Amino acid sequence: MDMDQIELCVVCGDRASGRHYGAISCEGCKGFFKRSIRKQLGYQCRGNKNCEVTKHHRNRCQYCRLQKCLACGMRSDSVQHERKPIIDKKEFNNSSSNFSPNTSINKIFIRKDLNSDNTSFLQSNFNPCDLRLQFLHKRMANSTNERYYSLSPSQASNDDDLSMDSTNNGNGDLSDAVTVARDKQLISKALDTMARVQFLDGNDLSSLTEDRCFDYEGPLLQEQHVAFNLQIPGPVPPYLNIHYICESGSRLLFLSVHWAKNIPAFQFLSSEVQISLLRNCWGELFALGLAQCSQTLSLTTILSALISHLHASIAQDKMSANKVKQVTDHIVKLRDYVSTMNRLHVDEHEYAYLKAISLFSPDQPELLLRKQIEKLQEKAFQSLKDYVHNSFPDDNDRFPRLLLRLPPLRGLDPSILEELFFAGLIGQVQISSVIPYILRMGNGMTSGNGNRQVKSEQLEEFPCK
Amino acid sequence: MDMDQIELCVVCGDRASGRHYGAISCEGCKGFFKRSIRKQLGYQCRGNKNCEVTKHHRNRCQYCRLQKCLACGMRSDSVQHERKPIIDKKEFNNSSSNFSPNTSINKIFIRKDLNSDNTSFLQSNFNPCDLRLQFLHKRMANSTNERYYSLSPSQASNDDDLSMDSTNNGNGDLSDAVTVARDKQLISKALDTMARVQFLDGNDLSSLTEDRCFDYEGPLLQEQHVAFNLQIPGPVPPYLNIHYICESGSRLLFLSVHWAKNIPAFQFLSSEVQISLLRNCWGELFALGLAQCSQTLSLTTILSALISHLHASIAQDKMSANKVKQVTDHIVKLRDYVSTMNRLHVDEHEYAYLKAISLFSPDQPELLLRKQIEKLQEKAFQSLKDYVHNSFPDDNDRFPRLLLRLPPLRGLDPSILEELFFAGLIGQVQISSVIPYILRMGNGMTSGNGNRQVKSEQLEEFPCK
DNA sequence: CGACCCAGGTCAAAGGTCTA
DNA sequence: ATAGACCTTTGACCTGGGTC
Repeated sequence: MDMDQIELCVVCGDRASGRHYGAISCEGCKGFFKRSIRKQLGYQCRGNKNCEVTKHHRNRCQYCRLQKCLACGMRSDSVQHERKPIIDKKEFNNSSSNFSPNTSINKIFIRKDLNSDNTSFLQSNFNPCDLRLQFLHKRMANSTNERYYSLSPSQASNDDDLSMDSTNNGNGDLSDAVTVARDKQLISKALDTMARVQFLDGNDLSSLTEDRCFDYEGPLLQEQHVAFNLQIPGPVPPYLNIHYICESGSRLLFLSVHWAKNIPAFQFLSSEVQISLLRNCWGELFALGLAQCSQTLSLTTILSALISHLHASIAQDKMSANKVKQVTDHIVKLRDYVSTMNRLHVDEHEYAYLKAISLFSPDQPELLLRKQIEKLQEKAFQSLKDYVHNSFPDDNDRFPRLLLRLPPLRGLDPSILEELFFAGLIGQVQISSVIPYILRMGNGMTSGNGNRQVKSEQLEEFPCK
Repeated sequence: MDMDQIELCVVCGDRASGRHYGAISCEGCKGFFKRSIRKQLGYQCRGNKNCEVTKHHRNRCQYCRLQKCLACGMRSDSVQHERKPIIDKKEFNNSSSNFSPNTSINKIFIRKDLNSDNTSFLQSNFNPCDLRLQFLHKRMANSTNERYYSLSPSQASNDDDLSMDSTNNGNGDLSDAVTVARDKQLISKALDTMARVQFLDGNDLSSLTEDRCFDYEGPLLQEQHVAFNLQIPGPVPPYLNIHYICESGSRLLFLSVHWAKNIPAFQFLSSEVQISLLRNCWGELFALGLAQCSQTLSLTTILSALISHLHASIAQDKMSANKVKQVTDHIVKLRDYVSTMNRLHVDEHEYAYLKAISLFSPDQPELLLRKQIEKLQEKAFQSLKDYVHNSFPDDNDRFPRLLLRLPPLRGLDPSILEELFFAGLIGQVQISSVIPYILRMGNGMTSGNGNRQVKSEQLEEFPCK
């Protein structure tokens, strides 16, 4: 009767004392989890990794207990740093003598990313005149800041993606402490992930979060979600400069994100899910956008310009040979991809559906609402199928041919796209970390997303110096 | 008064170390009580059950000591369970036979699994008993040699793929001169590529090499090309070791390559093209194979084993945080991929066609005969479509659903697959450089590729030491 | 304001190890 | 194998900042 009121620890079934680190749990599991995360070191299971974790047996196997904590939703990044070090002033001053806590990281990052002499082969001295670029610029500074300093739970959802790509290994400037903190966090995230692999069978993927799975009714895309009108920065200059490329790139990125944002089914998703979908697929949307707008953008010219910059970088020995190869390959892949799409004469409806399929991709590790996303993806390919059958009744193979244009998109490395299309003006960017901000922005920032009157408003609102 | 400051054991009068099991007592009585209760066994008094229990005599009679402990207020229910998991005794005895019974299990584990100090987190000291592994091993030595020393143009086509993945930065061993030479070659290849991008419009991709484009007639796959029978190394050991994983991995790899090699349309291609197709897609074939044979392979167990090795590596600080994240993500991706395929109940025909689509992928930069490959890919998806329509006439969405299982395959990084499934036994491998050799080999090396009698022959031919 | 939540912390009393 | 000195881990209970 009223006994049921007492909540039980989801880990071991003992009496819970509240929610700790994200899971209703008892004092024991709370303390155990905290100590485990703090000490960082892994445990070993001497059994089969399926030891029982109950009130009575919970101390038999630390490994399995920790795994279960994680599997039950305890988040290692909710464990804070030890508050112990009541270090005396002398020590403190020694250890951090160079950095005042408020300013240092910012400076380090700016120094590293924005006027570096190594990272980006596209670096130039242009001042971003376009608001979008300024925005990205600022966002980058802030978000890196946040990412490294804030360990508080309120920020946790934004800190999700700490993955530094293997291409930016430039930790050189970071203080050791910051690097170590980041690494610890990366590792503890990985441990979380592993725990889930161990305890949840792949077939139960959905079991955790699928409770509130609702269906979106009605057509996935309506006529107004098909248009994708990219405004280019101006007349194409006869000799392209980097500014033009980055400007176009950022317009395309913003347009793509806002295109997604306008889809009703997308709007139904929580912002957390929206963000993870877009982080996962922005590169694909971007490449599809490049193909779709290759005429408008004069993509051939852009690629040539990128190649001559690459040439220059090689001449100046600014890049490693491996990187040269990577970048070259990507340029070729992009070129080939775009030309294949052009030969297929993919129309804007088809592009829209392809983008939708790519957007609603359930193939990412920690996705919430996976079932729902799967359904949306099915709806997307259904719609594409119907559209193709109606519009090209004679070409039976068009539909599968279009679907087969999706795999090569995954072969494009987002970090190289960043390098090619964004780094030139605003330094090393991690698009995945600006996506939340772009999503939160009004649509005005995007030039012409299909509505007629947007353009003039936007010019008023965001004058370009 | 001040005498009371030192508390005495109420049982024997020795110096107490605190309250234990309900009575102020010394370490000795505490330990004795714990052992007595745990071991359940009764003691016998050889006297009159009134033996003196003092600091000096307490060890004379266990019976009376235990009685006094209880009489003084020690409570047997304060003694907890042993904090060790219950473990299969046979296993336990076997695995720890070399160690004194006191040695902690922890140490055994560390000694056995973790004693490597080099690159791969899976490295072990097993001697590859299987011929395939020895072969790979040797091949690696040779091929790396070749790759770094031969700069002659005649080798260039085989050395196409020099890309060192950003994950294997292990240039440590190379002398500077060799590194420089390799870099120069990489860069000049890249320059060539760029030149082609500049001079050929994407629409003329085919113009260079498509002169002798011939069509392959007849069905792409016949019944005998569908079977894919993986022989596993033996009964799955209850506790997986790295040897088992690598052994299985190499069998799967060989089987996949030979599967491709047996396809008539594939045989029509020049060996150069065969090699580049397989280099491009071996990871996808491998992953599809993992999914297809996940039961036989006990893939879940394999992944768990990989995870615990990863755990161990983390504990020993052997991997960078970024790598930990990469590897973890890959394990999750594999798990998810396989579980999705299982849920779809993909049958062996479908697997065969999916593999064919992946094999005949025209989406790679420097591919010769691209047109021809495109045609073969079309044939493959045609066949899949027909097969699905005939076999699952009610499920209209099965075909597109299957096609959508292809993009996530591209998200798997071959270098991580190498790390996971091959590095453990044979060190850092680049599968792409052994592929030519596997192709050149007879089929005998592959265990059971669909024919009944192969197995015994093979056992004769390649005895396993 | 004050109740509540959930971080952090403490330390008695469990546990375990390992040599004699 | 047992004893017991010595060390680690557990978890009940407490503090404090933040929020409603």
